[in-house]
Amino acid sequence: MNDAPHYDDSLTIALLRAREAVTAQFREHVTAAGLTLPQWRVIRALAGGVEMDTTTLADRTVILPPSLTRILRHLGKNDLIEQVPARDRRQRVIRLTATGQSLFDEVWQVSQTRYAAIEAAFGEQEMVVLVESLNRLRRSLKG
Amino acid sequence: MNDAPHYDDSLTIALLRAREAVTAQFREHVTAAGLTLPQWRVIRALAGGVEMDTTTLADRTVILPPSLTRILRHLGKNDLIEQVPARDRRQRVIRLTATGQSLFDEVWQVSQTRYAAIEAAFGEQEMVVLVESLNRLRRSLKG
DNA sequence: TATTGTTATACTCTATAACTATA
DNA sequence: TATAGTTATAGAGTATAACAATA
Repeated sequence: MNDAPHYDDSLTIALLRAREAVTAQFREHVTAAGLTLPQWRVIRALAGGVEMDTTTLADRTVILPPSLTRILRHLGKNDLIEQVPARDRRQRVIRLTATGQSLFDEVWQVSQTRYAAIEAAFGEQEMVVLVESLNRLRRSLKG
Repeated sequence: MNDAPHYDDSLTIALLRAREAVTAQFREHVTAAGLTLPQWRVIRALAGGVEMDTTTLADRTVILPPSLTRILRHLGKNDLIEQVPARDRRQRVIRLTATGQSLFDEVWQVSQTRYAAIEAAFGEQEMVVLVESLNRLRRSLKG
């Protein structure tokens, strides 16, 4: 035998499985809107008139720069995002188009009901505690 | 404005970021051993003489069957896993070779120090609570 | 007839390195 | 020289369908 913690107790596996279970709640209606989940994260990060450079956007959406480049090309082709002139001409500053904001509003409405269902099943207070714990874990590893 | 929860408070984003931060602790030494993280999950699931069919293995490692087929082909080519004759001849039952177990032992030694470091930074008790909470979340969404 | 697993297909994401353009 | 972003490449994830072999 070895002294590995029982596989189910592994933090990495627990994170993977939890993420799988949670994203499953959103995949269907996001896909139905013609978006992948990473594409949806980008749109969500820009919702409400936010303008953002791609480095910040990559960090906020947890998408690596090469993926983000492709995603932005795709979203731009579908007229969901547009580029804003930036002072620093190395930067690419992005915002939603009116079409993009409309799509956000539509998908977000369904997402809210899904969030509510997760909170109902898991517990509202437990959810707050869990998100805080996850963010604390991340900070303790990065700092 | 919209009534989206603040982006940082989102469960999906918190899960993604936490997973990113945790896997970053393991990626370097697993990669140095010539393995990807999914390949490592497979080897870890089989460590200690475990024999497992691919359906169970796919579930335990959170890898979809088509991906697992590819990964097993790769690991087999590198002589890290081998097939075991099974009663039900539809099943493909897998175990580690001696080479595979050696590689596990080597990588696992480093992984243990990484786990210990995470526990030290985040708190041993908090870690137990977090893993329990993640597993409870998953069960509440699946059941 | 149902189940196990593989193959096929298409597209996307993940990750790293090398590169271009601007500062 | 440093930074922002893109391109290139390989492995892996996502999803569905079709298929062979076995039960």
